[in-house]
Amino acid sequence: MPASSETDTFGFIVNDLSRIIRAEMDRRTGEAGLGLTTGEGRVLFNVRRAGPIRQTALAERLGIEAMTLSGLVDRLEGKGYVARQPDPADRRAKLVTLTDAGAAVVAQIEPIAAGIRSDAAQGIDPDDWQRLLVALRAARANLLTSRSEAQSTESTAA
Amino acid sequence: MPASSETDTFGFIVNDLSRIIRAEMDRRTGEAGLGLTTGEGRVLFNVRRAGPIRQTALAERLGIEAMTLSGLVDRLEGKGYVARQPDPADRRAKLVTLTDAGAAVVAQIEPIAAGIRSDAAQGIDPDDWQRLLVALRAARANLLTSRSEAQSTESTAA
DNA sequence: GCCATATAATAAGGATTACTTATTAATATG
DNA sequence: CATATTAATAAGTAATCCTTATTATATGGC
Repeated sequence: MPASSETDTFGFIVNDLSRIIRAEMDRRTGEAGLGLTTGEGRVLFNVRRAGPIRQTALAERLGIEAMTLSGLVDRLEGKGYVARQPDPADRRAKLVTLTDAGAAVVAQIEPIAAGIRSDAAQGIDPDDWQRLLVALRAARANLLTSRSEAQSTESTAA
Repeated sequence: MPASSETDTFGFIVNDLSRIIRAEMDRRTGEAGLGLTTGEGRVLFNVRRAGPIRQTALAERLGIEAMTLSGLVDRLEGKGYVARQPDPADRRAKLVTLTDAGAAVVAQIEPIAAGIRSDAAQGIDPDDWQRLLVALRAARANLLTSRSEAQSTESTAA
């Protein structure tokens, strides 16, 4: 991939990185015998972190629609990595929980993700890397803000 | 999106940003009456930059498979933004060129992309932003290297 | 010259991510 | 108690990207 002006700006680079990281994750987890997509991995990590959690809340955490999550949970449930349990507080809701098998898989994925991360950071000053993460989080927060502003003015205008 | 340890590392953030930027691009280009997907946009920018170019070379530039590009070019050709011309040097090959309409669309997209970029960079020190870009390009180069190394050892081992 | 091999593009088909709209069931509110 | 809201999902769509196989053309070795 060439480093030229307008075709190598922030958006392009981020898009490239996202595709490359996804492909690397697929490749390395595949080699390790773990058939897991990036989306499924994201769900597992977040379920582990956020404990038994309602699908709505989990979708919000992931920044995806409830319906999109529904399909991901279907697949993960089929693989035996998560379970849907009734929410005692609300009979409509289901709590997504990590199974033992799911926890084991997350533990296996963790070092793979860390490996990709350290490959990516190779040769970059650790302080620079920390600043990079801070700036990226700030950029994400900025874009989320401008998106929600656009949504609110839209609903005000319409 | 919460800022917690293992669920907010480099890969997760990059993935988030990629999704958010794509959604913002879709939204803003849609508002401007330009029905263009991110993939199509990438192709247009690269065709403008790399002039009449063979599909194989263009796919390589974009880091996607020739077949994937074929579909994108189909759609762009349908919209009248690019044309396939025979390569005088090789009758199998086709040169993808930007039409006048395509050039006009790229010119319209450019400020939209710049707007997203400036929204993202809001409140971040310009020097930090420059360092961010340098570090991101380095990370991308690192990952591309580790990928090609993995491919070569794979073929050696097998 | 001629055959084997390699290359350029594409046809065909599949997986994943993610969306929207509408439905069902259950809960909350006025 | 009727209405509105919420949780999950069914159904259908679209984009991106992949793999494998096919067709046409080039090219290098004999």
